[in-house]
Amino acid sequence: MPQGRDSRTGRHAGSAAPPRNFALFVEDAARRHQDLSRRLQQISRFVVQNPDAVALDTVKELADKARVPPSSLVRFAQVMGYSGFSDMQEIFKSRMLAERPGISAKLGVLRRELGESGASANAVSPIERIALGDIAALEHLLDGLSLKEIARAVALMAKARRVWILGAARAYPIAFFLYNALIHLQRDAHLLDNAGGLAADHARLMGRHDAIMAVAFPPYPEDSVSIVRAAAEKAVPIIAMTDTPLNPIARAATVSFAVPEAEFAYLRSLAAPFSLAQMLAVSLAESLDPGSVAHAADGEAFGW
Amino acid sequence: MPQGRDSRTGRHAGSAAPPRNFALFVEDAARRHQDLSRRLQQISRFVVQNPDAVALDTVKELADKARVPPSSLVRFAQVMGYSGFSDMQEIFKSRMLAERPGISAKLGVLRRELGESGASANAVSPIERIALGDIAALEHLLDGLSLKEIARAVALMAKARRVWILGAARAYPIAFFLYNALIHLQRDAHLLDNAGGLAADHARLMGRHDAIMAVAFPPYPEDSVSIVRAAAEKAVPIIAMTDTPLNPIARAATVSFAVPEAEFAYLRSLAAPFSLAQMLAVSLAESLDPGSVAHAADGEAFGW
DNA sequence: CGATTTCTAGAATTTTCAGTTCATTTGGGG
DNA sequence: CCCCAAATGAACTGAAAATTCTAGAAATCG
Repeated sequence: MPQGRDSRTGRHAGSAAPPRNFALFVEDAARRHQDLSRRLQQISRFVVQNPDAVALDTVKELADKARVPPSSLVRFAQVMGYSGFSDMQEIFKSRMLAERPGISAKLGVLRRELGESGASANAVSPIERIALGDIAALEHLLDGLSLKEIARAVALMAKARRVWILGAARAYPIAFFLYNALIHLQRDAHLLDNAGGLAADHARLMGRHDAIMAVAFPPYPEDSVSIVRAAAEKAVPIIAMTDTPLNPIARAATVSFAVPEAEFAYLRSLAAPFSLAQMLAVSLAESLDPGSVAHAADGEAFGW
Repeated sequence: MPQGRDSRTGRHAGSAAPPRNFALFVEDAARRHQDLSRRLQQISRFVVQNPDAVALDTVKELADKARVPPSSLVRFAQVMGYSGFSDMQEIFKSRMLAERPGISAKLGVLRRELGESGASANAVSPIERIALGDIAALEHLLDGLSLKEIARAVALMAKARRVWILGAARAYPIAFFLYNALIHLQRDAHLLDNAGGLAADHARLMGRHDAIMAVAFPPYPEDSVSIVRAAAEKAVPIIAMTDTPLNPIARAATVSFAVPEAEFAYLRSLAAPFSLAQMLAVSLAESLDPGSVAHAADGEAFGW
């Protein structure tokens, strides 16, 4: 039945009956993704990731959001086997009606249960509780956020000749992320990852025109603490990201961020620290090259 | 303009600013219900009771459902103070995106406002938007979460003789985190970090009694893709964590997770992927040693 | 019960939109 | 490096939608 790219029609389209519900659509899109042209792949991704917008917007509005010409959206729908955009849009509308009670119900329930006590705990799996805890942590982060502190940290990093990044164990993923971001921003960044056991030696190169970004969570690794101490003695500006303002690293810092932990997690989560790291990276990008952030609209800001 | 028939009539025509969100609309409609004509009361009731339909349908479709002529719907919108049906429809569209509990509501509204005019942009800083985006992504993750998929992934990792972890560039922090977690759980884990350019060589050691956990985000690194392909050929079970189900890695996987991106972030965030990684780690811990998670109450579950 | 006002439905008009066309660009193969 | 085929997006077109207009129906009041 799938006469594929067949012959007489000249159409390479999805000939057979197009998917009639969202789940099937995604499946179909996945299956055919690599056969699509560059542009159509971009559209495919956008459409799968923004189903709500597809349901509600007109072709033109959607095209603007996706940064593609309207005609390409129509072409995409046709290639997927629909008679046109409106035809495809139907399944997105159905989805909105059908899949709606999702988030609200679940989240509401979770919130209430956690607010009360562990009594009804079995209604919520430990797994779901992780996401919930992370959400709480992020809301907390948002609450206590000081744009001024971020601006100070960014200024230090922008001004510094070199930026050293320190973060071991649990903090290492954050450190690596920041390092990566700085490198993409063409900053002279150095990751003190202790490869070959040389972190302390490398750290000796720090000077007062540099800056060091220190990320640490309990138990604060001894190495990290001593490197921060050394930096303090040399008057190197220190930006700290830790869990509380009370630890040796935060107290030595020029600017310090205390990232709230996920309150109900029995296991500390890195989601909130990551969000903060992201903020620093974006702010720095904007500071170094105003407008760059606003223009990099489709997630490829740093090319990764 | 002909504002109604006359100012002195004391007519109610909606002249003043019409309600700009659904709750206010309902309030306004209730307050003025008695003053409306028979037909308009009918429409008012219908509209309040079928807000989803109002958001998605055209005037004509809606008119058919409500058993009224299209022009009456337009008249209703105008009497309520809107410039026309489309204008009124806007608040119903916003509602579909916004009227959900939690912070994502804020984001939904925000998104629409920004889509219309860049004017109100200064209300929320780009920085705060990152946190909001991450929260939305986590809610989305929670919503689409399949405990069954997680269980399958965990089973594969628990059963595997060795677990290989693959993740480059943007995905590296996640890979490292998982590696760290597995090591702490005493699993025989190997991080394919391409140190010394040996990842591909190391990957040759994979066998069908192992499992590979592949993390990748666009642009999917060529190395990662080819290692996953190799794994697929050798029938090594593959667990994939990517952004959509549309990429080569997800398609080759035995179990695949699509982590929603922060929808309108101009820079993709790792908060949600991290949360998922955390879930996998915790589930695996629980699976290997039932009870361990529940007891490790204060965040030191893995001693880090 | 007739005169006057208000409301309604559908026809007429204007506006917006989806879909098509075609000149131009892009990228791949020789 | 050039050429050709495929893909793309700007401009266009026809269609459908939204809105306005108007004749007449219904309600209201003297």
